Amino acid sequence: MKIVTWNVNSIRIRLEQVIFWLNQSPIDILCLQETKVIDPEFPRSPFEKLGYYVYSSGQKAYNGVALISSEPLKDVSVGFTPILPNIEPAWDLQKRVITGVIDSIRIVNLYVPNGSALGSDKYEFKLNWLKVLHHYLQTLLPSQPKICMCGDFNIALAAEDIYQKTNLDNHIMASEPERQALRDILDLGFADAFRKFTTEGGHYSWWDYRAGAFRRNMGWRIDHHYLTPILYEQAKSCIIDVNPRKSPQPSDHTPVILEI
Amino acid sequence: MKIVTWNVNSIRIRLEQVIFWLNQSPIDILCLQETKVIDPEFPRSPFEKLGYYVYSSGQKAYNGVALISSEPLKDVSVGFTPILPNIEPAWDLQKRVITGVIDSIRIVNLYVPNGSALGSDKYEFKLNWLKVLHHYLQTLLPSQPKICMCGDFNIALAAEDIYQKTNLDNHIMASEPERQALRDILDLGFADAFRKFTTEGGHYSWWDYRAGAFRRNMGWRIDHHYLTPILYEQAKSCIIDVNPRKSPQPSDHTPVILEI
DNA sequence: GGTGACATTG
DNA sequence: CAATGTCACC
Repeated sequence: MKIVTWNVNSIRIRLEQVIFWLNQSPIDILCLQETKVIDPEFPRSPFEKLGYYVYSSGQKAYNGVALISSEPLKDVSVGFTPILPNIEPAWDLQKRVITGVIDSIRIVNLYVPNGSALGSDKYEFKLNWLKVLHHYLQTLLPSQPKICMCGDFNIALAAEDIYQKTNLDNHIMASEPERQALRDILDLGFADAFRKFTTEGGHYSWWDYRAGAFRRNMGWRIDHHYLTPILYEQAKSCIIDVNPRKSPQPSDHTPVILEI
Repeated sequence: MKIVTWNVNSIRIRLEQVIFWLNQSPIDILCLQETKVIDPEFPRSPFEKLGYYVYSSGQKAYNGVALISSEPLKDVSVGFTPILPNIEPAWDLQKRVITGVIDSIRIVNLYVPNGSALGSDKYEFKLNWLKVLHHYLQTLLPSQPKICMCGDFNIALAAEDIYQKTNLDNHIMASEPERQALRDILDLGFADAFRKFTTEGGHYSWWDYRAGAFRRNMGWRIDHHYLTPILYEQAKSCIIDVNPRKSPQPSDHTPVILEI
């Protein structure tokens, strides 16, 4: 089974590229982030014509996640509140979480807040959001041993996940508090699928649109598949497909393909 | 000598098209309207590399006029106030007038206000602006027998300048008050260069972006060259080049070329 | 309705 | 640098 995560930065703008990519790369589940479209306007039919099932949780202009699946998903839910009914409903105003079950594997597709700049309100929101996510997974895990949590985490955990550059400690996506918040989540029992197969640095999933970052390979690995032990054992490969980033009007992220 | 008028609807967006057109159509003066850029940001060098001299009077986002000339122009001025020092300076807040002299011919390049809708404040502004223009030309004429006044007039004077459609009297660009205001100006001693050569209708310089107006040739002739008698006598041709309107990302106007 | 400029976000 | 919404204009 192939599970892909891809922050498309607007599904409407990227639709043709995503369909083209799907035609060349048949997969089982495609986890999209930053769809930037409300559900009634999600372009379902291009996927449905290829035989895929579409589940989306979107909003106007920002955020938005979707699951594109070769088979109908079970137990689909969006946001934190279906699993954490007692939390503040405001946590689900931004559409960043969608989950569903295929072959007894729970896919959790996430678009983790970017956090803007250290010390900003958005940074605080990111850290608190990660605490809610911790709680969410803690609640899921007892009944759900097979979880594939993937998406755009907006966090690079290790130095080798970032192109060489000094003074990254105070950089968003690399600061200690957000890394620790993510490590706390992984400590619930998740492991990084990509690092099962590839230990060296220089493999990235995101390159800033600015400053010719892609051309100079100034990238970050911030799109991840985190697996519970059974799935981690079963993982066969985890590959970053750099090609879509080379397209004329690319997303700033490129797909990451897990095979289990 | 070839004098061209072209409302480009943003010189930055249309730059490539305009340079391409100039390369195929060597001309003496290009009068641009709706440049939509302040003078320091006007893309001078692409024109200067082709040997042209650039004179611009622009503002942020709206309006803006420019003269592109194969020879240096004399006596360049922008706005009404250099000729009419006693008028309210507010008349020059919108950048709609630029003039310069080549071969003892005064080029007056105009972007007449559109007027929005009959009875609106913008309509009143258009009528009053035309009165100021009348005064401006009256002041210029005694010392300047050769005037080529051209640009986007946002007025079609005759039925044959507009595609067939009923009830145009109350339509902006065709209403009697604005037509009369323009006729009053022409009565100072100007004649329509285009109508020296072409009497039949169906020749247009502007097509609305909406409703497939260009495809259906639902156009208007609102971009004009008005000449004083000596120049009118000398006029050799006046041609509308429809081709640029067929480009992928066209201006809604197409260039009109006068040869004298 | 079809453009373009601009402000905001990432 | 590349998205979106909002606005103004035609």
